Amino acid sequence: MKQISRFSHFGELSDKDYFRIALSVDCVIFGFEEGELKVLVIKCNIKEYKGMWSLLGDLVRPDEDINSASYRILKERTGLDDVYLEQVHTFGKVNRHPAGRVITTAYFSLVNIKDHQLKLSDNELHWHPVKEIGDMAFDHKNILDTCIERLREKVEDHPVVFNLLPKKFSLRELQSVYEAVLNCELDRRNFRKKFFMMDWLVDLNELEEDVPHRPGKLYKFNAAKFAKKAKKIS
Amino acid sequence: MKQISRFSHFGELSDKDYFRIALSVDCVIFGFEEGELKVLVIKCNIKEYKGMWSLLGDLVRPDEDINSASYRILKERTGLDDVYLEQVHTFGKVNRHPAGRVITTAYFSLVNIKDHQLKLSDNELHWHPVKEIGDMAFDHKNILDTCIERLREKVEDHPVVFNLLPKKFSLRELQSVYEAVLNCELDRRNFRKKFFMMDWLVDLNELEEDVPHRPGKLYKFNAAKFAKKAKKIS
DNA sequence: CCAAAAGTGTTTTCGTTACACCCATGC
DNA sequence: GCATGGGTGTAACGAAAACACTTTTGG
Repeated sequence: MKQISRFSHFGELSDKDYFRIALSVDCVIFGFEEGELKVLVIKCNIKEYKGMWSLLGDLVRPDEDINSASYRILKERTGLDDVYLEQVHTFGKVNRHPAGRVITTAYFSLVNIKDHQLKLSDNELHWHPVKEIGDMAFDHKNILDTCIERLREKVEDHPVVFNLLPKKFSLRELQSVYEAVLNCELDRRNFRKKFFMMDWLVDLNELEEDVPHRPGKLYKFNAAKFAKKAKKIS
Repeated sequence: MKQISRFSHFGELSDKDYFRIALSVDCVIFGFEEGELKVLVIKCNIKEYKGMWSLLGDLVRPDEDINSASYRILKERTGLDDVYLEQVHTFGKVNRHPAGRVITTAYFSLVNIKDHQLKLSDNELHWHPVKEIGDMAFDHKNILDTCIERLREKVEDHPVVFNLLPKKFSLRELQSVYEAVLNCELDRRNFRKKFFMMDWLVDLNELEEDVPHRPGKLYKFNAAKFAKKAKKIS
């Protein structure tokens, strides 16, 4: 690493004092299951927060972009590498981590739970309903809340919830994801109207199977149409 | 600093390798002058970007919150400590800084240019029109663009532009700030209607002075009213 | 009296909300 | 045939956009 003496504008600290901070990335990985929004958490094993839930994170390596670090964590934990991921906020309180000065950048991610197998055996990885999560280790509850809020803002005008669903889905499933994310009930007729107007969906001319009632049509998300539309606005 | 060995889940790196990253804060300080949105920049003096404009930033100290670091920078550069400041994004590309691995968290701030005196003499601090800024040092143009975009989203439903104006202002000035920030023209009648409806303003029963035309009424921002309203919604 | 900006209302348009009935399928 | 959710249309409302003339002051 090169000299960095030009940083120390204010004199009191030597350069190496500035390199006493570690940077981590924490991923809030959202999934959708049984009509609920869930988040992937793991039992914390450091003594100060023993047994509490914590987010999935790791230190950023010296030769690694922070964005790459967040993809790495996702890949390591879920096996997925083609996922939606968005940086949300950086948390930098001095004492947020008992092991030292660690600043963390939070990302949220949206995955389809059924797309992958967790390595549930070798650690206590767990999909936890967002509504029922209480205290968490470190400042992770705060991070989670910040990410949920950001997710809610995001889904209002960006087609991201599709990442929580399988490739083919019914309108009922789609609405149910929105209701879980926004924590509210939506009018079925208005919901359908809105989505057809948006032109984000492609009718697959297929029907649901194995449902104990009239099967609904299946759709997929039309990324191409959305890209065209987004362009138009700007 | 305590032991941090519990971080190294993946074995290849020793703990001290993780503390090879420095963290900085960069402030995009916006002001409003002569009908234009301006940003406070300084001539860069590191050799790779000699003479180019850069944002105001500094390394975060080991015992300093990142939010405190951003307030410190503002205070040092503008003398102001009661300002609007908001974290925007963290930029973490490996080679973004030629002097080493430096990850930076960007903040934007809104100040009233006339509220303070820059120390313009002892360095090349400068209010630059946002529209006319070209290349900048490091990835600072990218950071600036990201912050402008965030600012535009923010002003759409939060009363933050008041921070760019003096305590007392006319509706014409207020509209002019919005037009500068959003880079568009607004209809005067609809603009007035909207603001009176919002109930963010207090009529001071005073008039502009020294204007070569009919003087407009002066208003101030009513923070109390806004707080009450924001509460109501939630 | 002329220039320049302040101040003021109404109409139209469009997107959002609210709301109720028939239809297709599984059992 | 009945239970369950699928599928559809319309009216009311409210927010935003478009738009022009009169008033006040300084010079």
